[in-house]
Amino acid sequence: MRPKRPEPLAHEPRVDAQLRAVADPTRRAILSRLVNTTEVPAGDLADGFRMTRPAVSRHLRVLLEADLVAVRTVAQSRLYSANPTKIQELRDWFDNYWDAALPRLKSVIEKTHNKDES
Amino acid sequence: MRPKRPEPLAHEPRVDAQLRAVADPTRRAILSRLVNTTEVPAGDLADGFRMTRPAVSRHLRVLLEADLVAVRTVAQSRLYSANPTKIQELRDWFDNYWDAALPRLKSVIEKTHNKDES
DNA sequence: ATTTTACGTAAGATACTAGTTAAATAAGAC
DNA sequence: GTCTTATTTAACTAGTATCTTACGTAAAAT
Repeated sequence: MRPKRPEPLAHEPRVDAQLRAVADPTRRAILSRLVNTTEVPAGDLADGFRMTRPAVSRHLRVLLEADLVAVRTVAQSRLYSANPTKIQELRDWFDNYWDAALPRLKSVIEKTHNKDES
Repeated sequence: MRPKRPEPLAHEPRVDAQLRAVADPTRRAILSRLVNTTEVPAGDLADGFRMTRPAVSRHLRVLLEADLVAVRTVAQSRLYSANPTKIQELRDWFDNYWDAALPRLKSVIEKTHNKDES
């Protein structure tokens, strides 16, 4: 039996993009705001940050491409909003991701909690 | 009232690092394996991938710095394992992150589900 | 002592990221 | 039609990420 050649990685580009998007503090701030309000024009969002509009615009594009937000054009304005369905999908994915390990994780956590704190 | 100057971003460098770590498919594969087994030597992990050992070693360092895994040196071997406590913390963070918005998200999701699919 | 085994670190190529300023687009207001 | 407003795209720079190959280190085996 030859040394088994590794299989290619299971790739989940959507999840990659979403997690990368959420890993950035600026984008998390944008998301937080969108998720707590309704539609917000790009300019209003940009005013909330210490960077130029084009920079914020790029972050918005990343969020869009990750499908975490949506846009709607009204006159000259671009109104951004959270994409609840996809956000929920991501939450579910994230939760499920670790589930295979949950029993083990849990037992180890209980053990450490009974002793002291990590 | 002057145009309110934006506040600096609330930064959570730990979470940033952890999410960035998990955003990479190679690192997710490593994590999956660690979380499902117990300790695994670096070499065994590397054999599972189509990249060189140093490359895997770097991924392991990223996971280490994110505190998602731990190492233990035994003879020449470096035995990696998942860090259940920190993983659980991340899960909790991720779940909480969206919670402020949950009611809104939920209602919108229900609405869209009653109609059709996104 | 030398060699082998199991790793990591260093150096370097290349590609992506995140920001900037300046130019382009596109709709409303005059 | 020209000007203004709202925003993205383009071109560029600086920094970071992810690979590779080559070298270094440290313990075990001989």
